[in-house]
Order: sequence, then structure tokens, then C-alpha cells
Amino acid sequence: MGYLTCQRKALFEVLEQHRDEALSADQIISLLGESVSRSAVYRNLSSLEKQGLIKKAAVSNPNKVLYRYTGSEECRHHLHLECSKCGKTYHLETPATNALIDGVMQDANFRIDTKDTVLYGVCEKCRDK
Amino acid sequence: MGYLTCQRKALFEVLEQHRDEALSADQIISLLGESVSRSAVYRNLSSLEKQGLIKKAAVSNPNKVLYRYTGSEECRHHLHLECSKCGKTYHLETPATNALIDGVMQDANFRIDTKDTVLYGVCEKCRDK
DNA sequence: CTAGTTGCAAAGAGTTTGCATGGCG
DNA sequence: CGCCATGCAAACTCTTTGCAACTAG
Repeated sequence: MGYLTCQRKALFEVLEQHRDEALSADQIISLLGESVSRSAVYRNLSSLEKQGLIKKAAVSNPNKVLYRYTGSEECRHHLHLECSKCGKTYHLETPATNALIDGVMQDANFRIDTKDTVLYGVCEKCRDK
Repeated sequence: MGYLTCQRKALFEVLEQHRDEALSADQIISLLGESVSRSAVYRNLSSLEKQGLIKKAAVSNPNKVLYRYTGSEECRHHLHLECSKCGKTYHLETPATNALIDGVMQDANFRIDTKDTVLYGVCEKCRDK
């Protein structure tokens, strides 16, 4: 699907390196440096998103859209937990993940898509404070 | 926290009526009609969001930010399931929700915030297609 | 009364697009 | 070689802001 230009290669590398972070377009652009134009970044992000390899999230303060790469192998087998206080992302161990997915499947006949869903809440460290 | 102006009253009504929908700023503005200015809508949405009564979500096609009202009583006791195919939102029954929250708590020491989290996946109807 | 809110219009930020050039396969 | 992707700059859309007028409590 498309040519593997060096701009796309560079984008994949940045996304893979920041696999568990949600990056803004601007962050991605600066991580890429001079080698890629803004428009190429936007075009490629949007095409990756259409392919289901990227999931966007809206965040306030600042008011921005963040891009999370969901194409990496690991994303397919974990649920993501994101702490609303500190912003850190955690993974839910696979056995527990499977139990939850099965539970929701049985209860609501709804198949959760692991890579797309993020559970928001408060992590252990932030609760103790 | 703040005065209850008629603009705010109207906004609350619209949000409560569309409690389980994710609305764009433009949709909200047209639902409100002439009675409220764009800037008041933006300002109030942003203040509600700071109070944790609204959760934003990014969506593509069109590239927009959607606002979901999480302040209603119901939101505190359900997890939301959103189908990536048809866009419809479902609720997870309370016992299953509690089981899921407890499961994640035990397994990862992470307290899920019910009103903020949306589980993405595919619903029964769309799977059958 | 008086601090907080609104409306307007202008400014700002983020994203998209048209077109000529360049590069992948 | 042909088609697709890129870069640039302009256009566009969405959101924020300054300020004077207004209003809830």
C-alpha cells in the first residue's frame, strides 16, 4: 500500500520508538527533523490512521490531538491503562486482559479491540499520594 | 462554581439530552441555535472539561474533536462500549462493569474511572455482517 | 453593586490542498 | 518510465482572546 519512501521509513521509526506514548503532530515533526515536511507528516499520519495503525486522542491543556501508534506487535496483546493524574501508560498482563475481553464478550456480545482501547483511571503511585 | 447563566443552562440541557452521544462543537452550537455565541460555547465546554464533566475524543473523517458529557448520573455506573464500525454506544451492565473494575484493580492496582473510559471494539450486529 | 460571563470581531493555531518537482518500483 | 509521494505556500477550519457591555447573585 504505497511506496516505502524514506520519509515514511523515518516516520515508522519514530512511531515505533515511542510506541507507548501519545505524540502530538508537532512532537513528531520535531523528532523527524528537517528531513520531512509538515505536509508529508500529516498526509502519512492520516493514511496510517485509515489503515488502523494509529489511534488519535484529544487532549486539553494544551488543546491538541495526539497520535498513538497501535501497529506494533505488542499492542495486539495488551490493554492499555492510562493514569489521568501522571499521564503514564501501563500494560495489563495478557491473562488478565484475556479474561476481561472474554467477560465483556459474554456479557455484552461485544468484541473489544485491544489495540484501540485505553482504560483511564488512577495508578497505584498516584493513589497513594 | 460560576453563575448559572441561561447560556449555561441551555448547554447543560443539550448535553443531557445527548448524554450518550459524542458531539462536535459545531453540532452543539447548532443545537443551541442563535441564543448562544460560539465563544460562550467554547468557553463553557472547556470549563466543564476542567471540572471533569466532559471528556473529549478525537475522530477522523471529518477531522474533529467530539465532546462527551460524563456528568450525568448514569455515567458513573456504566462502562461505555463504542462500536468502531457503526459508531453506536452501548452500556456494560453494572455487575460486569464491577467485575471488570475489580479485575483490573487486583491485577494491576489501577482504579478505572468509569465515566472516562470507553471500550472500543465491534458490536454484535456488526460482527454478524 | 461587582465579579464573572457574554458577544463580537480579530488573531492564532493546527491542518489540508493545489501544483510542480522528484523518487520508488 | 509511470505513478505516487513530496515540498512549498496559500487556503481553510477550528479555537482562543481582548475588550466593552451586560447580568446573576
